[in-house]
Amino acid sequence: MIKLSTKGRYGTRLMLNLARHYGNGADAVILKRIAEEERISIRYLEQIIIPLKINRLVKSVRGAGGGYSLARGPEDIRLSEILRAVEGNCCLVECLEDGSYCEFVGTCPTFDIWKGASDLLRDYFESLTLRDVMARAGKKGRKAQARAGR
Amino acid sequence: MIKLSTKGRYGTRLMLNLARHYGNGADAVILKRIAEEERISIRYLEQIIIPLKINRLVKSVRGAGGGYSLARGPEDIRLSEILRAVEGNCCLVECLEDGSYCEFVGTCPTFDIWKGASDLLRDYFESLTLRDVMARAGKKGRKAQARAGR
DNA sequence: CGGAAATCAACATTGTTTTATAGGAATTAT
DNA sequence: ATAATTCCTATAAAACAATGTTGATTTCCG
Repeated sequence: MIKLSTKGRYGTRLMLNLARHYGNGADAVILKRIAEEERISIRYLEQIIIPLKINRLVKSVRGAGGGYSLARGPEDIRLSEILRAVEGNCCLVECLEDGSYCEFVGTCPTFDIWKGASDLLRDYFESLTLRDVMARAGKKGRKAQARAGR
Repeated sequence: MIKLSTKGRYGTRLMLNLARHYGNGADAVILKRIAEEERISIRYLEQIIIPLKINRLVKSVRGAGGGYSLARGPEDIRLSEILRAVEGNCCLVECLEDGSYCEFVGTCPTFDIWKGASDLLRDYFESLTLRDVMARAGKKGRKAQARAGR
């Protein structure tokens, strides 16, 4: 119905992967490893991580022994920040942020509708931090194990 | 952040246009007129209206004096139906409906997140009928007139 | 009745954006 | 020096958006 781009999805998984390794002393993770764990092309991840770096959500260390790590704690990074970084400033539809995009802005009967949907999504992703997502995944993992153990 | 395709947007405007002409006796509207009013290429509208017809949201009458009209009253057509028709059965992400799409389904920590967002949108668009949207637009139009009148 | 006009219908083509891959340059630890 | 890694640029492939061309069906009007 409405598509979340691969950049948004992969970017989120990338950050979540970094979050899992956060705080382990030497916590820089090399992209190659993330690519293998998440089964995503490393070349594509390289492109996706650029805006994450620019927006100061990750830090990088170059050269041998280098890698990437979260710039802040997982409890302090919201999904909305990640999505905004990798997908640019765009909303559900262009006209929401670029008034010149369409001549009908101001009278368009659908404008408010898309805005409502866009706000819903923004609030939702604003309300979730990487830690929240990890906590959910933890519960899910345990449930899956319990099921498998029967 | 997340993109609503042009098919979804144009399809909705198309249906809304038909809704405005609904019930005027001979209420078949020709596509050329909608294309002009909405400033959308008629060729493109022709492609978009096909799935709307297949899903019985609009009726068509061929030949001279023909055109398109809503298959039901505006109060009985929900935005979710329109979007589903023109965009196919897709959700926010593929894996929500196609389990074979990704090997991590079942353990993926982001799955629940996308599903949550997808459900939010579905409920939102499910709750709005064409009549609702027209009613909103009516209020907005009057407000704009009031502002212009001062 | 018959043809012209209006309109929907179907298929092909082009352009743009997204997604993904490729090669190599710059940097750093050992 | 060498190997491991990030960083930068180019390009190929796929999906999406839009346009163009022709054909089929129905109505209108003489």
